Order: sequence, then structure tokens, then C-alpha cells
Amino acid sequence: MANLAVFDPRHNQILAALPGRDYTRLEHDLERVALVPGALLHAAGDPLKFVYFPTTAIIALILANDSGASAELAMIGRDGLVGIPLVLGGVNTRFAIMVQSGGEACRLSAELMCRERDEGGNLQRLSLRYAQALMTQMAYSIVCNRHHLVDRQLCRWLLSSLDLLPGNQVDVTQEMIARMLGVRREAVTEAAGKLQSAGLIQYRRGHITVNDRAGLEARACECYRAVREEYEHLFGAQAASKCSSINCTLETPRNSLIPSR
Amino acid sequence: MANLAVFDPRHNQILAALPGRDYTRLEHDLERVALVPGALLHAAGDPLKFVYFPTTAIIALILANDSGASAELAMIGRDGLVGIPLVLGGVNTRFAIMVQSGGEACRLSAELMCRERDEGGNLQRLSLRYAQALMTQMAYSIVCNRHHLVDRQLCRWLLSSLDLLPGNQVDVTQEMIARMLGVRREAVTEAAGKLQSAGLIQYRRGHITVNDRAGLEARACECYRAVREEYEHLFGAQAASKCSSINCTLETPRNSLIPSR
DNA sequence: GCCTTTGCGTGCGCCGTCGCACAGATCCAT
DNA sequence: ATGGATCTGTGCGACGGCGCACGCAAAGGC
Repeated sequence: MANLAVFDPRHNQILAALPGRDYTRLEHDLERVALVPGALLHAAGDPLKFVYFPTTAIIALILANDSGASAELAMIGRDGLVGIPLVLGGVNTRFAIMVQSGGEACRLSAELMCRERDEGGNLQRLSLRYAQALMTQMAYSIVCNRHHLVDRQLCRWLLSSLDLLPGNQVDVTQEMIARMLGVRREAVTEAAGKLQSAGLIQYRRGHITVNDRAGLEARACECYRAVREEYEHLFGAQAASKCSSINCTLETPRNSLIPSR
Repeated sequence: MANLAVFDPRHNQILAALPGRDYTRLEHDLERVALVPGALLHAAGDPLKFVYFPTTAIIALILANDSGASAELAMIGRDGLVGIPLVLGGVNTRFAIMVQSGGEACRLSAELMCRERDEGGNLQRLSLRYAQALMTQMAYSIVCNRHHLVDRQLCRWLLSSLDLLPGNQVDVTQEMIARMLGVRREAVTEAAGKLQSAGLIQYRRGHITVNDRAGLEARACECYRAVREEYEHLFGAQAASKCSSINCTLETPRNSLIPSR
């Protein structure tokens, strides 16, 4: 599914943002893979073997604790890359990596990614920036999980998915959404019911169609907008990406900061 | 308070892990600061002016949304550094940075940190590793917020604090803990009451003394242990820190991964 | 077309947390 | 020592989410 007529790794925005020279150097090392929904790309605790650059697929980072409780940490699509621990110098990750929405991706071997990291080139620079976006995404999930009602969280989740998909349809079961949000399946049924009655969405067995995106946005918690803005802020102003030192003024310390005696 | 007879920046473990040559290069740029509890080191959204390396202080990253709801994202003490966005190539952060427990820290100007980053030396390498630890901390907070009861979360929080403090006492009000955990103050009163009845802790107006650490650990959710293990895994095996490529085997893809047609 | 599988709808009691209100206790400054 | 500010204890109703159980409906294989 989602098999574009011409497959182009540069549908992935990280690869797209890579200067031409860097890209051509890596191009033939990128392996194209099709990802089926529900597939486990990486089991928690194992060493990472690849870094994935989704083009049409959506991938979820999931953390499950010993008691079986779990939650989605982040959703990664054509906007980013999967395998940040390699970028940060780690080898394995406690997160499980699952295909949330089927599609395609490119992957690069962990070995090559490590080399890229050690050389500190543009791929590494962009990846670090995405790591920051990921942290923001996770941070808002913390607050969101704590304070927001399920139906608002569902709005956020749907919008995030939609942003990474071509059309206005999300193919996913309520059971799956429940696992992602870390709530009961029934809670999703109820929340989705509300959204459907409100005319925002429409669904049938594993397919949700969004009719009123603006309505969803209005109903979603601010977390959605905030995460999106952060991403755009990080990747929109590419101009200032070379070194952000421009803004690193050396002002004196501010409120409540007392110099050591 | 906590004014050690000899102040040594290398009580901070990141600085301590820095090879001697790198440290002496930076040494005179490190500014010693005393941090008073409750002080706001950085307001959400502002550009970061410094990177902090706590030696005895504990610093909290906090995210508050528009509605005033907030939660602690991470707790950083002598084990790490504050200001990861600079390390990742960003300039500002949406997180508020607050002193959770008074003490001292060293700081480095954002300008210098940017330079370190661009040169990609050992400080940058260690900082990235800590960024990974931070992500793990945040990830477990997501699951923890979703699934664990307040008193177990309180155990976790107390243990994390204790690990960054010299004695067995945490100086903090229940009001403060509540803000960190993102729950009501009364919920903390109740949870703390349970722990006190169980003989694990003992408290009086802003001071909690831990009597039975093992008991707390038994009662805490696995999140505590997991985060701690991850940290030790990242920083214990310093030997393998040069390049983790050793483990980057090139095995063939595994389960449910279907090659592109 | 049938039948099995899988996903969805609904009702119920339970419980943890919330929000609010107010009283009591402890600390600290003057 | 005393008063004021701050922190802590407690009670109450409301409610969102959980866990369970069961019935139904829609898809898909043969």
C-alpha cells in the first residue's frame, strides 16, 4: 500500500534537508523497505541494527514496563528518523519500535550511521535537531497524559497521524489507538463516538476518516500545536542552522540567581 | 548551604568523566554559582544563556501548558547537565528550568557550549550520551504518569532525589512535590502519610527523612530502577564510549520486515 | 454464500484522583 | 514571646478511567 509511482528517499524530510553532496554520498547505502502495520522493527533492549527514514510509513516508539502497561512515546514519519540512540552515541534502546501505519522507508545500517555520527557531518547535525523535536514530543506527552481527557488526546493523536499521511484517512483499529494512548479500548470507543457525533470524524472497522480537521484542532489540547510549532521552529529556520551562537548572548545572570560567595 | 569545604567542579559527573586535557581547557571558563531552591534559571521559551553542571544542587525541567497544568520532565543533579537543547543544536527551549534543591553548580556560557558542540569533542560526546539518559527518564515518566499510583510515583521521586543528594534527607514541601508530579497537594499528603505509617519516611514541614531506602525501592515502580540502569549502562561502560560501532552488526532484517517489491 | 475471526458498542460496580473548603500545626521574623 | 505566613491534615461530593462481561456487526477466507 501507499506504493508511490516513483519512490524517492527524499520524501523523507531529513534526507531532503541534506545538502546534495552529502546525499549522493549516502544514496546507494540507503535500503528501501516496505513496512507492514503492526510489525515490530525493534524489540525493547536489543541493539539497534538500522536507522529508519520513513517516507510514507509512520513508526511508533513504545515503552512497556514489566507489568505490561505501555504507552506511545513518539510518532515518527517522513518528518524524522528512527534510531536516535545511535545518533546520541548509544547502542541499544529500551523502547520498542513498531510500524503504526504501513508504508515505505529507507534504512541505513547502524554501522554507517555510527560513522556519520563520528564524522559529525550534516546528517548528524540534522539528526540531533530532530532529537530535540523528539524530546519536545515526549515532554508534551508527559503533561498530556497527566492532565488531558482522553478525547482531547485522541484529537491530538489523530492530527499528528494525519500530518504524516497523504490523505484524510487513518487506518487503525481502536484497540491499537488504545495501546498507543495507554488507555482502555473502551475509552477510545467512547471518545471516538463523541468525535463522530460531533461530525469531526467518521469511522468503520479500522478506518477513521477525518471530515473536519479544523474542528479536531479546536478540540485537541494545546500539546498538538506546541509540538508542531517546535518542529517548525527547529526545521523551518534552516538558515540559522549552521551555528546558533548568534543568539548566545553573554548577558548577566537573572532573577534569583545568587553568585557564589 | 551545602557549601563544601573545597568546591570542585568535578563533583559533577560529566565534568569528572572528561579527559584531563579537555577539562583543563575548560576549567577557567566554568563559573561557580550558588542556586537557591525555587529559583527559576530559565523561563519557558527564552534562549538559553548557560549550560549548568550541578555539583550539589538538583535542577528540575518543567513543562507547563497554557492551562497552567504542569509536570516535571526530568530531574538533573551532579549526574548530568542542564541545557541539552544547546547540545542538540537548538537555541531556546519550551521547558522551564527550576532549582529543586539548593546547592551549587558550574555553568558555561551558551556561546562556549556551542563552540564545544561544533568542534565535536569529548564534552559534546558525553553530553549527547546524557541526552539519551534524559530521554529515557522522560519516557518512563510518560508510562509512569499513565499507569502508576501516586504513592509509587512519590517513592520513585524521592529515590531519584536521594540519589543526587549527600544525606538521607530531602528538603522540599509537599506543595512542591505535587507540582513536580503534576498532582494535587492533598494527594501528596495522603501518599506521604502512607509511606510514613509504613515507617519508610518521616517528615516535618518541608523536610523528608528517608528511614528505609530499601523499603522505598520495593514500593517504587520499576521506572526508578529502569532509569537508573539505563544511566549506568550509558556511563558505566565508558570503555566502549569511543565508538559503539563494535556492536553494530550487519545482520539481516528480522521479524515482519518485508523487503520492498 | 456461509462461518470464523476480528473489531466495535454498552452496561455495571469500583476506585483513584480531583476540586473545594476549612481547620490545625509548625515555623519564622520582628 | 507573639502574630502572621506558610505548610499540612481531613472531609466531602463529583467524575473520569478501569476491569469485566457480554452481545453484536462487519470484514474476509474458503
